[in-house]
This record gives sequence, structure tokens and C-alpha cells, in this order.
Amino acid sequence: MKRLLIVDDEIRIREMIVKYAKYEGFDCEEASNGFEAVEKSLSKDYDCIIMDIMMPELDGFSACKEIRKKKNTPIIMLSALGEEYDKVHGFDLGIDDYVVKPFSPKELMMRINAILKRVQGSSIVHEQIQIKGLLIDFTGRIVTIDGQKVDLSPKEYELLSYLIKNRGIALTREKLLQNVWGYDFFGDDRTLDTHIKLLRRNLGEYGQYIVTLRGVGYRFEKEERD
Amino acid sequence: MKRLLIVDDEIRIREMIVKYAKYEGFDCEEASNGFEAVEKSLSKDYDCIIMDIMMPELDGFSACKEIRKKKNTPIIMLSALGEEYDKVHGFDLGIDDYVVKPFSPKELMMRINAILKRVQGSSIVHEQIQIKGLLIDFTGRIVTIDGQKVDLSPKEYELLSYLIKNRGIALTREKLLQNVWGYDFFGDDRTLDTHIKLLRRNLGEYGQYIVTLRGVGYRFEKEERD
DNA sequence: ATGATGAATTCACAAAATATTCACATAAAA
DNA sequence: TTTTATGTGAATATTTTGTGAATTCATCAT
Repeated sequence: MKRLLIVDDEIRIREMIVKYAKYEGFDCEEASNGFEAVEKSLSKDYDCIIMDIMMPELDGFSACKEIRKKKNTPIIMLSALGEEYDKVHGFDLGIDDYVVKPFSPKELMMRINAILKRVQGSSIVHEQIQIKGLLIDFTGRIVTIDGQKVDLSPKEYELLSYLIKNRGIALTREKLLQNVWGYDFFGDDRTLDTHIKLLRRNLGEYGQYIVTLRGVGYRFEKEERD
Repeated sequence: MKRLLIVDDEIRIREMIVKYAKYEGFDCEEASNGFEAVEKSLSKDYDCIIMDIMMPELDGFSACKEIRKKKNTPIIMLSALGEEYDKVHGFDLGIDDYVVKPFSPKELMMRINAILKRVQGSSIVHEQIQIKGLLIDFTGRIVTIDGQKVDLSPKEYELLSYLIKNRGIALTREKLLQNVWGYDFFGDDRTLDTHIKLLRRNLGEYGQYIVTLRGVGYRFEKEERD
């Protein structure tokens, strides 16, 4: 039986979803804020998480980000109409789908089923990007160089991911900080440099692919055609 | 139009796939064994390769390995039921997806489309302007002359950007200083000239495109130039 | 709780790269 | 020719990044 985690601060919404989900044969658990959601989802394996964006304590985006650090559980976001549309649409956080409130329970169930089917069918398919000998496996969160695993810290991995997913594009320092650190980073100027340094070191020869754009930021060099 | 390479020793399977793929708007080529597949895929750029595992001469895995030495073309493997173990093994070789035989053509098409979408995911449209051999890619912040990267300092790049975006238009020194430097530049008279000099030097033959308008400023020549 | 461990961040400089200035050469207008 | 504006190389100033060594944080096992 498929197990879902329903996250929303409004109990009425949770109950509504749970009711329909049970009817569809799902096993449901609930959480009323982001913290609970992160906690539960990391301690147990759910087949899918349905989570609201606006919540007290910890919002849906942040919770999603936290969960993604450790797990790949599919996540469907519930967003109020017009709320942070670009962010949801931006997909930076690894959201699998989103449903706009108010939604019909039927619609939501369809989305859940679609995702479960998709995930099932391709659960072994690893989303990955390869640049010559450098392979980033996003599904497994593994980076290898010529087949040898490279040990990266979480931040280094996040940074590399973002750079590589946007390879060939000039990324400003601000953009990098916003996307890898968060929308509220006000730390030291050298934090980014330091991580770039560590990343370059760990990537060995591939470190050169990270080119610095003076006065702007960095860019991961796109592989030239063969 | 997307180009596929279909590799299978059974002609009936190939034909079946080709038929559906053409219907979906793909351009198809075929190979009946691993050797042919390697040969073809290295001499041409395909958007995706669909390849059977069990084949005479050279099996799918070995062919995949060979291809990966040179190219990163997405590969979808076709595996007979019961080759489960091989699947996992296959992913280490850089296979992008697999489909179990017997499969529905629709399923295969979906996988192909999914992969093409994924691979092209990062290829967002780059805003760029080309003047003969001189290409300015604003998205990547890269300037190339006949495909060769040109190394420009931030100011040089900004200056070139502004000139080129306003090519064919006479730009006063004042306007250039205001737009490239800022509304509060009160430096030396020679600052602009010096940067123009450096820029011209770095642009080689294309330096001539920056024409000086005595008593006024500069203009980036629109097209013709002898 | 406590300490050990590894990661993230900060800090103070070092090292580059870039920008600006200056004195003078050159080239175009008057 | 004289005047005026632009081009240039070299010296100097400024800005931006890179780096190693703390320091702080967070996590985990004891």
C-alpha cells in the first residue's frame, strides 16, 4: 500500500485530502508544518509528499529543500493562486508537481497517481549529466571522475549541481548565493570564493571548468562539441 | 528534426520502432548490430540511440561502452525480460534509460521524449549577436571570433556590449561614459580612449568596426566593412 | 551532556587582474 | 601651420579573487 505524507497547517485541508486519499487506497500520515514534515519524511519512506507552501514555523520551500538534501521522495506542492508562481515554476527545488489552491480532490489524486506511476516506471533511471570524465548523478547524488567517486561536502555538491545544470551560462555571485544558499544569505564576501576553491580542488583537472567572471561571478564551461 | 539511431538485430523490431518514431516526427536511421551502431554513432550526431542488448557481433553493453568513450549521446537500452541484473549493471556504463521487452511503442516514445527534453533542459536560448565571425553571447558572457574565445576584461566586455547593442548608432563619449561607467564618472579624459584601445586590440581585425567620430565619440559599424 | 568530527564560515592577507592616470605621440580639422 | 582631439605605452592605483588558518556550527556517537 502506498504511503503519503500530507503537510498543511489547516486541519480542514488535511482532513479533506486524507479522506479522499484513503478512499483511493492510500495510507496517510499528517504534519502541520515544515519542521514536522522534514522530521517525518526523513525518518520514514513515503511514496509521495503533498505539502502546502505557506505554513508557520518552516514554509514548504524550505522544507522541500531540507528533505531534498537527504531524500528524493516525490513532492507535490500546494500553492495559493498567484503565490510565488515563479518559484514553483522555477523548479530549482526539485518539486515534482504542484497544484493550485483551491483544487478538486480528484485533480490532486490524479496528480499523485501520475507521479507514482512515473516514479515507479523509472525508479532506476538516474538523471545525470556527463562532461567528459566527470559524471554527476543527481538521482544518486554521486559525483565521479573517470569512475572514481569524488567526495564532496553537501554545499560543494549543491554548488556544483547548480553550476552544471546552468553550464554555459554566466551566473552572478548574487544568483549563486540565492540559489545555493538561500534567499536570505547575508554572509561574508569570501564564503562563495572559499567554496569555489574547495570545489575546484576536489574536481582536480575539471576544476578548470569553473571559470571566474571578474566582477560578475562564475560559469561552468560547456563541453565543446566533438 | 530530431535524429534517432535504432539498433536491433531483428528487422521486425526495428521496423516497428521506426514506424512509430516517424509518426512522432523523428528522423530514423538503423543499425543491426553493435559494430554498426558504434560506427554510425561516432560518424554522426544523433539525438538519441535506442539499442537492444542481445545482438550478434557486438552486444549492446559493449557498444555503449565504446560509444561513451567518444560521445555523450543519450542511449536507451532495450532489455529482454529477466535481464534485471544487467540493467543495474548497464547504468554504470552511462545508459540513460531502459525499456523492457516486450514494450509498447507508446511507452518507448514517451521515454525518448522525456530524455530529449531532459538533455535539452539546460540549453536555454542564449541571447546573442553575431557580426560575421564575431559572436557575442550575452547569456554566457562569452565573446568569440571564428569560434575562438576572446579574453576581455569586465570593462571591455561592458563597453563592447553597449557598442554592439547600439551598432550603427553614433554614441557620444558622454553617453558611453554614462552607460558603461555610470552617471557619476568624472575621471580623466583618456580613460575611454584607453579602453577603446584595449578593446580594439583584443578584437583583432574586428577592432576596425569601432570607428571614431571626431569631436563626438564612437560607433560600432553595422555590417559592411572593407 | 560531552567531546569528536567534519563542514561552513569568517578573517586577514596575498596575488591577480583590471582600471585609471599621465605625458607625450599622432592624426585630423581649421 | 596651428589647433584640437584621439591614440598609446608605461606607471600607478584600485578592485576583485584566491588562500590558508582560524573560528563557529551542526551532527553524531559516547
